[in-house]
Amino acid sequence: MSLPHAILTALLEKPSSGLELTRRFDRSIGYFWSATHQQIYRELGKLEKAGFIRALPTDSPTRGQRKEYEVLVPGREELGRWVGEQEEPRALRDPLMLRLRAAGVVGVGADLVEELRRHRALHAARLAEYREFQRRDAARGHGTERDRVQGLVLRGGIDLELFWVTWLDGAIADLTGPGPEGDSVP
Amino acid sequence: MSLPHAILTALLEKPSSGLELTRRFDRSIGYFWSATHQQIYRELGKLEKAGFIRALPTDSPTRGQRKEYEVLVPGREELGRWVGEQEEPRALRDPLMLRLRAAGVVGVGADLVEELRRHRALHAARLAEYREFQRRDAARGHGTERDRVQGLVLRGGIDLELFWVTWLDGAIADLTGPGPEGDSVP
DNA sequence: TAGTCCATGTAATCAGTTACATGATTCG
DNA sequence: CGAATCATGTAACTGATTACATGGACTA
Repeated sequence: MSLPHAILTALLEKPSSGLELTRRFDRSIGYFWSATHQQIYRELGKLEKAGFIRALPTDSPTRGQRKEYEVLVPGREELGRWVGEQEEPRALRDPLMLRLRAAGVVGVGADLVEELRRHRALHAARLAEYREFQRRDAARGHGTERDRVQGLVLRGGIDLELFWVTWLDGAIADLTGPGPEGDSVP
Repeated sequence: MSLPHAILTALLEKPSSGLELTRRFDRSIGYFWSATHQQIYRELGKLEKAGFIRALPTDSPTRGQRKEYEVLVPGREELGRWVGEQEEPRALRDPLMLRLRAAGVVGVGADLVEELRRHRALHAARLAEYREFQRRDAARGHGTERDRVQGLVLRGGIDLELFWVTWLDGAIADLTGPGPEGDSVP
């Protein structure tokens, strides 16, 4: 049950409408908790009914009209409670590793190596993006706890992408270089 | 749609019953693709109906009686096809990072730091376990492609756990050491 | 006025989790 | 025989994804 708390966090950082939230879930927050607009609107409805957030009063009708939400006191309390909770680390689910392992029994093809290269490029791009965020953030101060914590999370993102790029480089080298395999890279 | 292919891979590596599969999904395979026994039995049923696997013939009744499955030719073909597929990297969903970011707005408490320490210990334990696998595998040869690929995946697991341990150490140091915070670590 | 974009939503489906049910075997 | 364990399954629910619907505002 993390999505509602992700939304509460986002709204505390800055009150927003559903679409703005969706965009923010494509950027910063989405880098470690993704969500689609359908999920977000549904969850906003639930959070409002629960009394955790409210739509800022407006005169216009509801549909097709921008609705800005802010967090109410019970919402902030709920988030504080949740932050103190324990939770087991997620069991990993990574299709690429699975694919590799499957290739171990049915044979590694050139298209799999191509797929590894593609992922390598995607992770490298994201890594560059994160480093750009970091560079930009370094300019502004990081005196508050909030800044320090966001810096920490960003570092986590960077190190994680670094892991992927490094590991994928190793995997590609291993599958194309030595051994009896001479396939791919024509 | 990775679970069926995870099962096909597992069954190709070694024909098994549902419960054996469940155990294997708690060990090696489960380290990058987890599944519960309910999922596995359900999926075995579907795979059998699709003609990808079959239960080894037996005389005894069905319920409460061990049923061993093996992969049929169409199943192996399907897996080969799937290995060649493209798929976007999964959008990350990590509650711990989210919790940290939430703590950035509602305040970092001692219990959160405790939770980081707990996760650090869990990841360190898994890291040690993986390294033990690696040590054991090194003894046996790794001549075949299958061995090489499994070694690759294991290295991925190790590097990933290493990332967590390192990052968590940094985070704990950052939150307890400098700055205006003096909480926790009594 | 037709098209495009902004914005909010509904419906159907699928994957994964939790809780529970049932039968067979073994061992004291 | 009763309890524990091995083994296979059902049912209900929750969370996430995909596809589609609706309406307002601007603009060529």
